[in-house]
Amino acid sequence: MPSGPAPAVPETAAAACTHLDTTARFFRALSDPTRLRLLEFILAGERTSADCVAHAGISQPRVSVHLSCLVDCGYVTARRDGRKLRYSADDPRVAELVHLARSLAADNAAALACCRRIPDSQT
Amino acid sequence: MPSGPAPAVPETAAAACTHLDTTARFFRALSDPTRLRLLEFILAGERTSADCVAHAGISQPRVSVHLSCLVDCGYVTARRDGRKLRYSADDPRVAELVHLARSLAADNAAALACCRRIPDSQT
DNA sequence: CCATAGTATTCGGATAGGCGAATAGTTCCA
DNA sequence: TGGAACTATTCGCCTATCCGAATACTATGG
Repeated sequence: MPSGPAPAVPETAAAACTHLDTTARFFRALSDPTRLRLLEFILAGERTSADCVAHAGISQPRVSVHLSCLVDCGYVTARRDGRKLRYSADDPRVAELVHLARSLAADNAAALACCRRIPDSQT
Repeated sequence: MPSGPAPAVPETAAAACTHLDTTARFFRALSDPTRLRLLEFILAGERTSADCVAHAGISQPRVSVHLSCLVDCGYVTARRDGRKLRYSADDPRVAELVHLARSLAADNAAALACCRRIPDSQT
């Protein structure tokens, strides 16, 4: 959809940028404790929204948003069953990703005061 | 280092919370395109800060903060060489994590408009 | 068809964290 | 030891995005 024929110096940088933005956004989905909690919950077995609401400890609307996010990012899939939606995480790569991250995070839990350089500005 | 003897109802919930918070914070480090860019750059080979500054396209102070974050989170290690610091990412799990995420993100790049529900409030 | 269970969206407020600019602090070579 | 090369911190501003509450939408069962 850009204008004109293939430019000589096309999306090289743009493509890299897009790839980075996409992957960063992908990681961002797991950078929130609530979403991570939901994903791990769903990884352990198919869950309904009600299950997730009970597990997450926040309101249904909030859970809905988080689940939508996980679906959009491809972490989980939604399946309608009667009037309920059931969520599952079938792609083995997702489980592996989470497992890997937990392993690495555990090894560095101590040092994971990461980015703690910032938060004394408000106080 | 906590005070007093082990409490009877200790970190059970806190531990779960901590695990999620830790892992989420771990993911958070990669949820920024600049840091992800730097990490992939370093994954490709040992780099100096100057290399990173040139590659990232932002100021040295900003790069310094991002690199510190990556170090704190355990993604990369810093080694002093003369007056320079050299950064490398040696843990194979890090490469695997990034590879996995890129693979998954690529598969869902289309749907990864994820969380796009939010940003029209300000505009 | 209608009522209801279930799901999604909007709104207002609060906070985390990114950026540039300026500056402070370190480490080595001459 | 002094100065240059490197690296890290502080400050002010701004956007993204989290939350709770209220509300709107939708699909299903009767």
